[in-house]
Amino acid sequence: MTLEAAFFDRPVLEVAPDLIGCVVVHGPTSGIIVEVEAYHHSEPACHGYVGVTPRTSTLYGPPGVAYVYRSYGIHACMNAVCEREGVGAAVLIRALEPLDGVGLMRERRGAVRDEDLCSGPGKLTQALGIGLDLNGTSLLGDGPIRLDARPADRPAPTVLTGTRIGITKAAELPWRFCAADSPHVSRPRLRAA
DNA sequence: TAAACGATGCCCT
DNA sequence: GGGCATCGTTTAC
Repeated sequence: MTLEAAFFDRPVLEVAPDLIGCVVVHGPTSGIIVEVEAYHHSEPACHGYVGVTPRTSTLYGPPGVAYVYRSYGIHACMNAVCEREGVGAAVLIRALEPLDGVGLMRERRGAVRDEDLCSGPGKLTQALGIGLDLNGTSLLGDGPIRLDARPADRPAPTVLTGTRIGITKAAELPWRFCAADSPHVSRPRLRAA
């Protein structure tokens, strides 16, 4: 079942852990979310900290929309915009467990272990074919990318909490969430608390 | 117009 | 587990 706007129109720290176990679908490829990070305009690690700019306008738009930005000049990273329009909050999708279209993912990603097909924010956008052109598109079922609730046949994951990765500002905030015991999370593993 | 800076990934030890 | 390539966007003159 596709997630609705009301799911995203909540505090970003509630939405982020709830996204663990949900499914990202783009074309023939899809994956289970196993790692996310929350970002909010009130803290300096967030792109929206500087306010509304051409780059962050999507972040300040309505919830349930994809915020796709370029990272380190090369990679694309995908977020789901949260909270009320105008707030400036989003959840960064950091890692997936590949579900459908694994052959196509291998084709796009090259020769890597299957655990590494989507084990990072730049990797998963490459594997699913998500580019900057999808910035601002809806995630609610009426756009190219869809976010579905956890499949009924999958057990509810145990969610671990930790600090965000690759940032220098507000690095101490425990705003990273990942599925316990998943081999598909990005590099620095999270210990059980 | 120019310089600095990453919400990273890859290859090497 | 750690260091470095890489280049668009942002911010400062």
